[in-house]
Amino acid sequence: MKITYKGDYALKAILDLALHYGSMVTIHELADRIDAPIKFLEQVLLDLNRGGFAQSKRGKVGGYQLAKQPSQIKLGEVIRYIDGPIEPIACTEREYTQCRDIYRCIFRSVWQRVGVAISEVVDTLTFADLVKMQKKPKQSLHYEI
Amino acid sequence: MKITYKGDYALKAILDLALHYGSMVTIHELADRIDAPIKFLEQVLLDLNRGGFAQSKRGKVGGYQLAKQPSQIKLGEVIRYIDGPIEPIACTEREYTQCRDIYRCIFRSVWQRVGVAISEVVDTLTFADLVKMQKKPKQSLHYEI
DNA sequence: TACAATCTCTATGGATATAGTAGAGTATAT
DNA sequence: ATATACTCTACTATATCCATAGAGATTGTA
Repeated sequence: MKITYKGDYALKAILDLALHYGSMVTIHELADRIDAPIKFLEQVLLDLNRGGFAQSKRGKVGGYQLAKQPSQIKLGEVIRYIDGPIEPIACTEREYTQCRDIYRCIFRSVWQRVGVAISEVVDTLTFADLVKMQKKPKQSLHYEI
Repeated sequence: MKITYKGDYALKAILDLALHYGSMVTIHELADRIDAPIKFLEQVLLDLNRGGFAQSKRGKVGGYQLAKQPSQIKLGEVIRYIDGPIEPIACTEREYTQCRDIYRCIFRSVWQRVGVAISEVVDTLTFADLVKMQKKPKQSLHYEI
């Protein structure tokens, strides 16, 4: 998994739309709040429309809004849609099942475990959770190893 | 995190050296068993030397061997050394702490959670574990979601 | 000593992805 | 009408990845 800037902007855009759920947000406001180049952000939003995450309206009072409730959008969905599979690939590319080398199965099981571990984070968090976290910063995600 | 081919080859090379712990392995044998271009693999092995994972010997009976015991090498160490940080970066690059946008803290905590989740897989597995798995394929990593 | 096998090191190149820019077009409220 | 907003396609610069090439250094052995 690698989160590109495109993915990063996409996630922040959706969080912003979630925080303003119910009203229209223009791309100017969005670009300003998430600090993204506006022309690049246009493409991201276009993708989010096509992915069924956002809805747009043109014209004078146009803008973007979420196409679903924040609680219905998982982080993982957006990440996968924008930046591709969550697993640390490199091997699936070459049709891993056809690999000549003899250690393929071992590492496949490792990457699968990693994939599950990542999924347990990004597929259990919705944007409704992030909204809560944003509003109550004390309830942020804490961790002790 | 993204595992490149370089990282993939590195991991498989070390596993091979672990399976042949105690004897020298030439780069030809290695390239053959892990199905990697030999000249590319040379660079990888060079890096593994510099990283303290492998030791080389030149000349007629030369080759490579592990610089530590298989149980002393975690997957995570190798991954980080070859392919960089485990977290799904994209944000650390721009000095995330200095980010202008207002959602930085939220996503930072998410990426940290992801990093911890990945770490719990790759930093608890050593190459001794992989050797065991290779020899007893039934004890492979199983998972039900 | 000569030489063959091995690792070492630096440079270079092609392909692809990433991040961003540009500009013309379409829809809509006033 | 027109200003404002979204839509769509094309383009470019840069970096990274995945090698490939070739000359050099070390070591065992005939």
